[in-house]
Amino acid sequence: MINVKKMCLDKGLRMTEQRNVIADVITAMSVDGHPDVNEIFLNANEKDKNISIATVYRTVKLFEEYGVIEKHDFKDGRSRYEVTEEHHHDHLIDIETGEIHEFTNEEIEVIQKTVAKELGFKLVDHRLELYGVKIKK
Amino acid sequence: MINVKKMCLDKGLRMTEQRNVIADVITAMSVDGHPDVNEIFLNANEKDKNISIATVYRTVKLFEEYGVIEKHDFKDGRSRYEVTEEHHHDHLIDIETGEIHEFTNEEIEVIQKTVAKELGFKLVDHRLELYGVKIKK
DNA sequence: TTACTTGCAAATGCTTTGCGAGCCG
DNA sequence: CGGCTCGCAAAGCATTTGCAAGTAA
Repeated sequence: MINVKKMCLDKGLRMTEQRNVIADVITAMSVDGHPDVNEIFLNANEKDKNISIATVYRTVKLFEEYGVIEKHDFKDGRSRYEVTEEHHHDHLIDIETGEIHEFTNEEIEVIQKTVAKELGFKLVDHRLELYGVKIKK
Repeated sequence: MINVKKMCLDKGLRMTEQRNVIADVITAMSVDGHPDVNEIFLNANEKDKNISIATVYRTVKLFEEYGVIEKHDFKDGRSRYEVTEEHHHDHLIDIETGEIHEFTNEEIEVIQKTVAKELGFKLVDHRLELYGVKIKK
């Protein structure tokens, strides 16, 4: 099971009280979501009034640099985070509710590499987001 | 040939002196690039000292709403624009130079629709960006 | 004429940072 | 102890907006 605190320790990160709280909050919120900084701050600050939003910003940046979490900039203007998983996946965003669904498609991954190569590039990163509306029936 | 000013007239947009200048600047810059607001402003202001950056912001937003240009938020933090073309395409960004290349891949388009459908969604928009480094040989 | 536009400067919203105080190892 | 962290408030950046004056149709 995913545990941000444990991942941080494994990476040798110095864990302060604030970082522990923030790690736990991200772990909990990631079960079913892609929280933004403010959402993380609200939850963390509730557990520990001593946590400022500046620290949340500094901490998610740190966690990201250490590969513990990943940052996504969807079209809603703020950055959202999720715990790094073993397997890569992309996202489909419900434009009416903001709900984020994950999916993987090996076929697309392969084509992307091919496309890049044909243009004379080595693929180092990519961004694939689908935006849709729920089909009612 | 692409001409933003003409596209605006076709859409029935009221064309002021500023909008004409900005339209021309975008037309010229789009030949080989994806300019951001500041770049557009610099060029427009050179032609007409009376153009403020606020007007450029308001104008690109207007042009975008009318479907004349398209906005892209690549990973460099500011919005970039390009003239709307008949056929959709995606982008590959050289992470070392910032150069932007365009490509189309019908196969990926089809798979995206399929993926969305499988998740119970109708695809209304998508974002596909490849980030790579030039292959040296 | 008259609603739409503009320049300017102030205001946003998200994110970063300088600084002195505090904490982890 | 000594460097890494923190909270706070101020600063940054790209972008938006209120307002009074100007302009296209």
